[in-house]
Amino acid sequence: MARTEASVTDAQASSTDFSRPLLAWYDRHHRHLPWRTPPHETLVGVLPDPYRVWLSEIMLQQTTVGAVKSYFEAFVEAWPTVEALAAAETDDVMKAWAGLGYYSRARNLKKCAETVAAEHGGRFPDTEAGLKALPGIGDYTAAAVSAIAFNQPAAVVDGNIERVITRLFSIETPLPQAKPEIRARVAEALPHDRPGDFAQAMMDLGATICTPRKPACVLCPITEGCTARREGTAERFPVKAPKTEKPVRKGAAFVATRADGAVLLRQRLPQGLLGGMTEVPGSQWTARQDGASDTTAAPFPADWQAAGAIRHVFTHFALELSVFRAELPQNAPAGDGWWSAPDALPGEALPTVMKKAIEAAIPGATKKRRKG
DNA sequence: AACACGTGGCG
DNA sequence: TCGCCAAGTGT
Repeated sequence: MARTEASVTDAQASSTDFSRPLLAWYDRHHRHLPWRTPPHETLVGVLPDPYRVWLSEIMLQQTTVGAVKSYFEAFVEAWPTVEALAAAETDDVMKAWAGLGYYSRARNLKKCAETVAAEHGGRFPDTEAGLKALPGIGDYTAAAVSAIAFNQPAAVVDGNIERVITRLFSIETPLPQAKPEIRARVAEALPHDRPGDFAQAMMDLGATICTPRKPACVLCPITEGCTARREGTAERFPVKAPKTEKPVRKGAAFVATRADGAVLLRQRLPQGLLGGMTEVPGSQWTARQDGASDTTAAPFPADWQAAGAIRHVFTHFALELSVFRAELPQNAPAGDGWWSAPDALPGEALPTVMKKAIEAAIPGATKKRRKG
């Protein structure tokens, strides 16, 4: 049950309990999201579908709400339940995930669905420990699903909440060392009657008010007791260790086409960068300066014509790819790969870097066309 | 404990 | 144009 009047009043006077004004703000200003149950429903005990909460949390890892929405809708349309996802073809899941990035998330998503369906009777565990034992679910997601889908008193800490807390308490310790202290601050502020709404309120605050740059402190519901607001130093937090410079790697990509417009594709190895995704044949990606006119890595001899270059930035390196194109006979063999017809190409499990390479050689080839 | 792991938007 | 950054996890 909720706290007594007296304890709420006492808590609000303390800089360490900001949960009541935060929740009051959330009740009025929460974002409307496809996977979310609004506070007027959670307040009467209506909780969101754990499958949808879990799916959204996996998609939202290091990914913006705007990027996730259309993927989320497509996934729940194709696979409305965890059992449906468990029964899906992994290749179809990778195709549906293509473009979202961090592809190990999709592989683990599928494994997790299979485990929940086979070993948990299709129901997600409601505890942090039970959830964290599943593939692709770490500290954050275990706490978030437990709190949001099951209203368990879990201390949820994501990037938004790290920012809010380090500002509230002017925590000078750099991330990730500050993580334990942040977790402790969240745990002591956690309102046990509304843990799910509290987590989502903190994230909404971080996403819309307590933003990385130009925080809107004048609109913030918890400025009372915020030390960074008092000092005018909010934008300094969180303190982070300096990041290392990104190396540049170079390589070549080969877009082979047939007379009917089909493009030669192949599958990458299941592990590592872009693991299990689809690609056009290419060279290794190395730091070497050559490659601009180097077709020695071509999958077979052909009249390879330079078709431009593309640049793509990954998390820990930048890539410059020289793109070559050649027309092959209609009966040319596909080797380890396959010929993808023009109407199939947009639906392939092509990561963005590969779509860029193909677009450089054949403009428009990977774009989904509306049927007319 | 570091490092690998994608992508698109924003100032 | 370019660096920063977004609801992190696995190894």
